Amino acid sequence: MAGGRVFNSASSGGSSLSVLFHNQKASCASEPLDSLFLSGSSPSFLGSRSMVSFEDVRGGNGSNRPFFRSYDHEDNGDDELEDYFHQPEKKRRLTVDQVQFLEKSFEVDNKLEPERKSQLAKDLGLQPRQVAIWFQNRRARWKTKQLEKDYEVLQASYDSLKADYDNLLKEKNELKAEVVLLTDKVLLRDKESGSLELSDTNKKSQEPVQNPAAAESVSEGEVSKVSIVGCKQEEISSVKSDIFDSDSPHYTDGRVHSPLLDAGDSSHVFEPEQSDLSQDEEDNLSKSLLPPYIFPKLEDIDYSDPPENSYRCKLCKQKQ
DNA sequence: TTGTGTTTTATTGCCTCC
DNA sequence: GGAGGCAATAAAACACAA
Repeated sequence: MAGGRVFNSASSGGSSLSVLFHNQKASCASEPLDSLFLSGSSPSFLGSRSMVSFEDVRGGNGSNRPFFRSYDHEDNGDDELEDYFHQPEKKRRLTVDQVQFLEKSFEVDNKLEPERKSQLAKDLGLQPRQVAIWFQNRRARWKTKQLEKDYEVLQASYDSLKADYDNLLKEKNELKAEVVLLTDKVLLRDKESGSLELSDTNKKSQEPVQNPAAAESVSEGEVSKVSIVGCKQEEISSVKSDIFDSDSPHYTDGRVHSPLLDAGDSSHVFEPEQSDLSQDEEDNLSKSLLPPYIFPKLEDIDYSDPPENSYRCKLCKQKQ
């Protein structure tokens, strides 16, 4: 016995139906609940019959029960009914009307004060304990459903955030690919212009001074180093400024910051994908790819005249 | 009819509040 | 310490496919 609680579900005073129905009619107060008692003069509910001795119950007007459930074998004659009532300790389900009554009461308030409990018990012809148990189980079911709802909401929120995150990741990868591509292009161009310069030098040097060995002594790497300093800085700056476009996600403190994510509940559901390289490593990589390039200060960039070949990716353009 | 999964009713043990 | 709530669980009732 838990907590000194007394479970006397099988006894409870052996109340008779006549008393129960008398109480029910006298005390049924609430209007919606009244509507459940509109079956002519007959009582709506079976009365106290769960886990009680049915000898007492049947001694009253037990043969006159219009609200027996269908499973009560109402068509099967007296013998089965007799057997049924000689199973005193079996679980009995509440009738549909009883459940409806309880449901309506639960809608009003899912907590059960002692007065309401005894009132409901009287109205329904149940033990107060049964009413309490029903409410308890009903609260448990409600809680389960509520959890399911909460889960669905969270799931939807997660899906939405995940979609945003995936888009940003895709965008980031595309930008990365563009950086690599553009870097290659620039290097290639520089290389070509360097060799042109070299051939010009060769021509000039060949004419007045016949010294091909001097020209050959300049290695390719040196050409690149020399020429790259003179590379068109505005082109590079446009690349760089476009790469770090304000709409694009960017890193500042090691996290992805984007208008999309920052606008909403920034609980940082997603940690930024751990890049193959750390931010420092990525910076170093950029430096190694564009080593001697001198990027202009942001204030020196003229944004009024964007480069013809915008390096902005399609995603960025779509966002605008 | 029977096996199996689900729902409903009830019990138990623990916890909190007064 | 009693009353009542809750979680976990048992077990009966029920639904349903094979």
